[in-house]
Amino acid sequence: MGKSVAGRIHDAIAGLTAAEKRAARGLLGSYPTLGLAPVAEFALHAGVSSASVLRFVAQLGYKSYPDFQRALRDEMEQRSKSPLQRSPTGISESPDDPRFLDHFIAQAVDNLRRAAALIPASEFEAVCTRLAESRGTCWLAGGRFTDFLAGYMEAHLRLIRPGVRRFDGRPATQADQMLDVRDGDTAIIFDVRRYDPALLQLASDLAAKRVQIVLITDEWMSPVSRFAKLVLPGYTEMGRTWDANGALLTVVEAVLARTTELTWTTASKRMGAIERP
Amino acid sequence: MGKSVAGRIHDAIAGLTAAEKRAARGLLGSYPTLGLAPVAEFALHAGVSSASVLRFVAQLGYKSYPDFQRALRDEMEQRSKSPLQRSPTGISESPDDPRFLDHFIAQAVDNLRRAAALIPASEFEAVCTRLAESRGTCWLAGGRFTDFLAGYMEAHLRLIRPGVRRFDGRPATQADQMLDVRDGDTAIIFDVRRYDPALLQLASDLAAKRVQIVLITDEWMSPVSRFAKLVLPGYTEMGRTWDANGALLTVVEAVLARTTELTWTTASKRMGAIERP
DNA sequence: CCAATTATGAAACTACTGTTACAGAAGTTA
DNA sequence: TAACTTCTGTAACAGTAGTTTCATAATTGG
Repeated sequence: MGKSVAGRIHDAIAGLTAAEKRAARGLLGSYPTLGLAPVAEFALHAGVSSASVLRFVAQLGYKSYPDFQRALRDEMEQRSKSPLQRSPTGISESPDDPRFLDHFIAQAVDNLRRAAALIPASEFEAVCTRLAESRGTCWLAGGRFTDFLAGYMEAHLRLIRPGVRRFDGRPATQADQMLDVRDGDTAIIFDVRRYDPALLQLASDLAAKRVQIVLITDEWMSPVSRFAKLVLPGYTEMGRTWDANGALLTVVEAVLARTTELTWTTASKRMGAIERP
Repeated sequence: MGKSVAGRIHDAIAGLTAAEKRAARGLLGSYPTLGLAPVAEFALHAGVSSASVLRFVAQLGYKSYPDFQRALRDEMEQRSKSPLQRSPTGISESPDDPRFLDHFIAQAVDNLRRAAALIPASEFEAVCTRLAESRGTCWLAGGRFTDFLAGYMEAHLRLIRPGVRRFDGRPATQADQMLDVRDGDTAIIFDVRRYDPALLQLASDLAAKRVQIVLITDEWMSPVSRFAKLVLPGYTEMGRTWDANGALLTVVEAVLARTTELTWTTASKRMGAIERP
């Protein structure tokens, strides 16, 4: 069904007229940007009239120019998001690379750096302040592969502030838990790609109850961000079969460290009480 | 004058209203494609109204939406034209800004590098090969703050090989589980500072049953290393109140990635079977 | 808790873009 | 060269997208 735009051009180019070919050439020359411009600009750059561009697009089999542009955008989107169907076939580098670990860690370092760049200081600070204030209850929830992050954060948050609870995974018990949710509470939701619809629903319900939602997600932004007041994105892309949550954990740990700093006097007491026995 | 769009967002994000921030996050989430879509689509994806998207764009300093789109296209064009100008995402931040997060992440990066240096490639490779061979059962166990790592690894290992089990924390049930342990099995034990005596005991028992033990620990080396055949150390020192396990998680993820590569044909089948339903 | 202020989305508006019809140019064939 | 066919751009048209306004909702400050 959905052939790539560039593919269609190559299939169709033989049967195109002179002006249409120039349009094709122009598009291939600066692909795909030119196709995302208005028709007039496309035409100008390719040295043909708008009408010819339109005919060219029609030849490719698109119903309309906007239709064609949508195809281009979808293609771009898929390129950058491409779930896990990027098989290790692309790993043609020396198969027994003794530096696999080095390579992997270099990428992890990259992800950390990008996460640092992606997170505005104000946002980070706001999250930590919020947690340090210890207002209301702090709820946590995670998805299939991020639940461990929620658990980790829960265990540590317990040491620095009271009123920390985690949402049980089972929907049945969630309803009960929801009864304890109060206006002004805080919720920390973890959601990364293959975003969990259940979490979206949870976020929606929490938002309805006026809970302030903190979202910790990946670079592609969970849809939960719609309901989130604060968002901390990390980078998980590893260019291989699986994404990596190392950067997310580091972000979590940074939040914990900073929050501890902010509430030091309170937290040290709690830690003393919990650690000793 | 000609600042990058992403750069402008970071500059402006602090002063944006809630809806405008959602628009910003949406765009960052699927950058730059969403910005190339019509306003209505942008708005829908970001969960705000068209008007808010327009206001957001105006906040960034663009005269109109088409103007903003042109900037995005120009940016893309320039990126693809200059092949070497890849990495800088316009991040050249102010150097005098002593952000807590930056500092923290710099240290995390340091830890990763040290871990990479500390782990011999042969050791790493041996662990992955061992796991990929799928001989016997693979057991996992962790301590108080590393149990989540064991859980994370368990969840992912399940996708690539059969026979993965985790030791329940309670000593009572551990005795039962020990009955299932066989000669030639593999055990992965996580143990970091404030080393858990229970884990040491467990390791001793497992060693007596001729289980091959893989230890994942910190730079100070858990005493479990006495019984371990293979050891993967990470760095956890953060110079503050708490240690950070980010480097350990990354090591775990590296192991998972490499093991997946080694068993790709088998693993892909398993993943397909598990993911679908 | 109420008033003032600000933010937000629905809907009306307008401007521009994509579309189409048509006339003339270019190329083909007799 | 003349008649015919095919291609191409201009210009008018139609429709959709961007913009603006305004009433209402949400915050903020008193």
